[in-house]
Amino acid sequence: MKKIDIFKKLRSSGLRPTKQRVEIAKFLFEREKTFHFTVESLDKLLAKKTSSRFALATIYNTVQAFKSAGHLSEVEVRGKKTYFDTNISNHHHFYDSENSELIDIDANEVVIQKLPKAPNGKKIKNVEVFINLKN
Amino acid sequence: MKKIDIFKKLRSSGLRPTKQRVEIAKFLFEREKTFHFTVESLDKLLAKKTSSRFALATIYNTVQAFKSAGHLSEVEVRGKKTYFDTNISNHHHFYDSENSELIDIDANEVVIQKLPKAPNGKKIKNVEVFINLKN
DNA sequence: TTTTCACTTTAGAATTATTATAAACTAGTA
DNA sequence: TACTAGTTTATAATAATTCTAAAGTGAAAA
Repeated sequence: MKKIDIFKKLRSSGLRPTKQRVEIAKFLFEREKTFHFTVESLDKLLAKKTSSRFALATIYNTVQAFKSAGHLSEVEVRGKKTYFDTNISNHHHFYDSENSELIDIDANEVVIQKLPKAPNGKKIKNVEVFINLKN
Repeated sequence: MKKIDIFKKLRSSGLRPTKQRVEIAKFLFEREKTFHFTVESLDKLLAKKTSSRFALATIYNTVQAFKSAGHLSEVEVRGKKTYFDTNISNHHHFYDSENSELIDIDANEVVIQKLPKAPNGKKIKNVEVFINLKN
């Protein structure tokens, strides 16, 4: 994804393309494969990769802004930290608790034959399949 | 579940049946339906129901002990708090984010037709289906 | 029984992840 | 160029959970 696209992406989601947002967006979205991270891991990676330094609060703000704009999704993982995913399509996850690693599963790799109906007055928003791994 | 059974349950899991463990166990397990809670909600409920008072740390300890002994399971819920479930059988969940409510889904209410195979060297421990609800 | 001691409980301090605050800064426009 | 609303920053505040160390207790042994 080129610089101009990052700008468009931010603009079109109502996010002013500040220096920090652009740098973080480039780091997150200019890559081939999708990417899982926590704020903490992102902070460390950014520290290595880029020359500029970011306040932790900025990383929190920026990640939340990207999430609200639909550029990131949040993944359901047991534990204290919040995991994010640059893969925003409907998909599922393996979780390897050995090394706290998330692995994407394409939506069409999982076929559900039977599902209960939602409780009265409620509708199903989405279905997440989470496969815990062991060795 | 009678008092004697609670004692057995604790003993057989290597948990010394102390006053606190027995009271909490009675509250959690001597009921018809299974039950979801967080440490915070459990603390409030215990405050209402029982005369004795428990240190928060004791509730954390006790719940963790029950979990390690397999008497409670932990539920995958996005957010800060940890949810527990007295239903330890293999099952799934609806989650209603409106009121942070978890609803159990019996294992046989969900049939999965196709599942990816685990990454190299790994095995599938279990599959959790999480259905997010909306109004 | 009484003694003993490892396991528990407790209150409060410490830690961890995250959010709030308020002052300094900056992008975009007038 | 100057203004303004939105942003970044460092730091404080909060929330959930874990740690600590002292006091208490279950149950095995004497």
